[in-house]
Amino acid sequence: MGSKERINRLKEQTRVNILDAAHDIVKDEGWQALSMRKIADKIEYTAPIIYEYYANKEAILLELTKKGFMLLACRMQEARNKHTDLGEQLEAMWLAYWNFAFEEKEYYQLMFGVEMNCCIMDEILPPGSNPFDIAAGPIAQLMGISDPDDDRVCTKYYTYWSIIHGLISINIVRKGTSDEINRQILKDAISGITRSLSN
Amino acid sequence: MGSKERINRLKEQTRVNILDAAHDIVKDEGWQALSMRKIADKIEYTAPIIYEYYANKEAILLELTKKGFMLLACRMQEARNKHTDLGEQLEAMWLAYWNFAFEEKEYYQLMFGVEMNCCIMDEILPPGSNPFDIAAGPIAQLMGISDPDDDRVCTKYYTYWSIIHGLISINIVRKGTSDEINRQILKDAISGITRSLSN
DNA sequence: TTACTAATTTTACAGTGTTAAATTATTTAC
DNA sequence: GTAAATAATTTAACACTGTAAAATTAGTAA
Repeated sequence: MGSKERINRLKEQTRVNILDAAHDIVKDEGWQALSMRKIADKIEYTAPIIYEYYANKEAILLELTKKGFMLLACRMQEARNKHTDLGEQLEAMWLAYWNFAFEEKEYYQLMFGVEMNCCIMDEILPPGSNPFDIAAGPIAQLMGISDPDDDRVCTKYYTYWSIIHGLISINIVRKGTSDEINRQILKDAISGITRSLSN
Repeated sequence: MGSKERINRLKEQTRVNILDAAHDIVKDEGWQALSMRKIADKIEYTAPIIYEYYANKEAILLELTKKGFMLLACRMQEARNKHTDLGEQLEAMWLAYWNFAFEEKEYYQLMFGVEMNCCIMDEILPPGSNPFDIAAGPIAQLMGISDPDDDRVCTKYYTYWSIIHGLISINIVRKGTSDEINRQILKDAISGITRSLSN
């Protein structure tokens, strides 16, 4: 009666095979190309058996999200444990986070939904209509730089943009966080960066 | 022969009607629910005529993205023109950006792809596995606060997270920006926030 | 009224996620 | 070993999706 266990092991195996197949497809063709039938093809079954293992497509995505968060947690803890100084711990952790986002890009996209259609916008939009063109002027002036396309201006612009876009992302998703706190973070961050421009 | 013009005007009208219908559907049911047939229903036509006005669904999305960027540009310029002081200009502009993201949430989601599946994660993930749990400890210690769930710790955590997530988002999308510059921004930002913890 | 052109719809195709029924394979009981 | 019962897997089907070609209707010009 050990066959029962062997079969259970096999079932557990196809459970992870499904996840792996999904991950592979996404790595090759992107999230949009992921379909139940493609997963089935990859694990050499037909589509309906997937529903024996996962309730639906969303459940698969959720499982992958979970896996992604666990992986990220590992990397961050690993990085933290390499240092004793608190400041160094923080820097190492955030660097690990950063690296995870690019090394496991597919996971990060799933976890935080980074797709964006703003890539080609620069060419399509009328000149002066994208946020950069509008903000770069004042930033350059404050820095005492004449050319708004100077790298130092770009850097500062992206610093602004990052924190604001990041905050917005959190807020659109995690509606829990109090609006008052966020406005405070935003104002602090903006004035902080703005102050740093004059140095 | 003025009927030619009237007809052209009508055609132009249904062109915007299509865009408006799409926007309405998204506002009611989200981006995922947007379909050609639903748009057609709303403008009281059948689906194929939409292709007389837009090449495909993506073209509609692109047009809406464009519209979103123009709207954002207006709001930012409006805000800037209300001030003469450069610092105030910047703050007003970014605040306008912030407000746009929430007032025109659908546009912002389309422009910057903020969907995210990390909402429910807190409950599903094993305790201590999400980035907050990992980072909050050192942050609290550095701030001399014993409770990692203290609001002040949260605020600082989100400041970190915002800028890092924002930077990653840009980098995943705009592969143009040099990696060296970004690492510099990241390190600067992290050490800047870290320094501010001790105050 | 007839011929032609433009506008619109019907039909169709290939794809999606998902469910129910039919089929095949495997295990159990005799 | 054969028959019955159960599990594993597939086929068929449904309601969608975006999109293209063909058929139809409406409107204009001769």
